Formats: sequence, structure tokens, C-alpha cells
Amino acid sequence: MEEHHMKPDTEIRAMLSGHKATQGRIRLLGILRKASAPLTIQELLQRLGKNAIDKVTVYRIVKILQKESVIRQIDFQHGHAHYELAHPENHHHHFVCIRCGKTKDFKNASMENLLTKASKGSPDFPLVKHHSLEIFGFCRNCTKKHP
Amino acid sequence: MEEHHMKPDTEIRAMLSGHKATQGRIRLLGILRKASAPLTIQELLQRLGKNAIDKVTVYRIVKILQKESVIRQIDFQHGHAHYELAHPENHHHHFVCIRCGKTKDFKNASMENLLTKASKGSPDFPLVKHHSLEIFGFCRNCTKKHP
DNA sequence: TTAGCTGCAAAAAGTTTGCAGTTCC
DNA sequence: GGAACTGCAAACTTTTTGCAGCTAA
Repeated sequence: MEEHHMKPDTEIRAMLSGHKATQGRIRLLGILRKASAPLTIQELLQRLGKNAIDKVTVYRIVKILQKESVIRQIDFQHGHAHYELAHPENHHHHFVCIRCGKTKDFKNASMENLLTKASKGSPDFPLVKHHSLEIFGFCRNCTKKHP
Repeated sequence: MEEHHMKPDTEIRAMLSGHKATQGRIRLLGILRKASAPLTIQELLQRLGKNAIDKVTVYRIVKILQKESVIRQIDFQHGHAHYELAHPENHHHHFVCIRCGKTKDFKNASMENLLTKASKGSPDFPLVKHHSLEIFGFCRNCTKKHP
């Protein structure tokens, strides 16, 4: 009886598509999988436990996973990148509070349809890989406090 | 006969909404106005002419203009921010080539409608200020060269 | 065994801060 | 005149690079 439903080894290996399945990479993928919001490099390091993996290695793993389309980079305009698993079946976007930084997932079927169409590309950009959509504003708390 | 159609002084002052209309700010706004694509801080500095305005001042001007919603920040996932004038009447998004970095404006009326609706906000995010939408892929050139 | 991965040190790139002097209104 | 703005120096944060040693396949 496995308490933490772990992805089977083969699944992890598939995500790494040819790259070596090292301890660090497996743990990092596990952390992203459990995360409820996109994480920064710093947050990944914290969750990995200090001294567990070097910062540089995390940057390198993240770059590989991004190129393999396993994770996607997200910009909350906070001055550093965030990363989340790129589940195609659970694609979503984000609200971002300009004041307090809080974020929230955001899903919209019609939007998804349009973006899928846009994914067919245009004459100048025939091959679309992914997209990013963030909505910026004030969350409920910050709206109350703000004139 | 004015060759370069300059915004009248009053219009520039309006854009600065209360902040002082210094030479640097006026020139920076002029440059953004003429730009055909979102510019980085470095590109702004180049176009301003070396030694004309200090890098730090450009950062500060950009921050003010962004807060006043005169310009908007755009992330091409190139490791640094880009900025463009925020014309509400000419709102658009961008294609970004993952390989060569080329970008292209992208407009879609239906998308605009949906995003306008999303701008009404949600219970958790009642006040929406702006949004960002970028589509990443390969441009025609890079599609040809790439397997 | 060995190609690929990692850690460490160092550097590069991007952005922010403090303060003294200057400029716009 | 005075609040707002700017330049310069310095610091800070984020990300990249080089290289020697380690590890998964």
C-alpha cells in the first residue's frame, strides 16, 4: 500500500525522454507534481532541502525539462521565473495580484478553443509549441484595502 | 511642416499624469511610440544614445510608466523584460520564435472579447487591470531549417 | 566504460537602493 | 523655493559558464 501515489519509474523516465533519471531529477519532478502553484527556483531549492541539490543543477534540470515540454515557464512579473508541470489535459492560466503577489489558477473552455485554433499557427509562425496567458489585477483582499 | 509627427506637449503631459515632463521621459516615450516591437531596457538605452540617460533612470521611468498604465511589460522568456506602449485601442498579443527570437504582433477579435469578459474579474479577483498573452513556436524560417 | 550529470567557484546579466546634486513647476 | 528627478557608485538578485570529479546506464 503506497501512501504517496508515486509515478511509476517508467512514467518518470518517459518524462525525461532519454535524459538520465538521477535522484535529483526524480525528486524535482515529484515536487513540481505536488505543487499547488508554479514554483520559483528558490522555492524548488527550499523544498528539495538545502544542500540536497545545488542551485546550478536546479537551473540545468529546469532548462532540460522545459525544452522537453515537461514543464513550462510562467512570468508573474515578479522579477524571476516560475515553473509548473505542463499537463496538456489540465491546461490553465493564472490570475496574479499586482499588490500582494497572490496567484490563482484560471480556466476557460472558450479561451482554450480559441487558443487551440491559434495553435494551428499562422503563415509566419507555422509551428506553435505553447502559449502563456496571465491576468493581472487586485485580489479580493487587496481590493478591499485599496481606495 | 513637421516631419516627425510629434505628440503635442499636452498629450505627453497627460501620459505622465502628474509626474514631471522631463527631457528624458519625453524622449523615452517618443522612442516607444516609434518602436515596431517591444523594447528592452538595453534597446531603450541604445536608442536614447549612450550617455544621454543613465540606465538607472531608464529603469525608474519605466517603472513609473508601467504603474500609470502607459506602457506594459512583456515577457518573451528571453531573460529580461520588454516594454511597449499600452494603446488600449490597438491591443494585441505576440508570436515569439523559440529558436531565433523573432516576434510578431498578433490580433484576434474573439480572443479580445473573451479577455474583455475575463476583465470583469472573478469573485477572488474582482479587479482586473491588464493581461499578457504570448504564443511560442517556430517562425517560418526556423521551421524550414529544423527537422 | 563512458557519456552525461553534478558541485563549486566565478562571472555575467538584470535590477534596485542611497545619496548628493540638478531640474521642473 | 521646494518637491521631484537624475547620475553615480555600490549592492543585490537571477542566471550562466567552466572545469574537475562522480554516476547512471
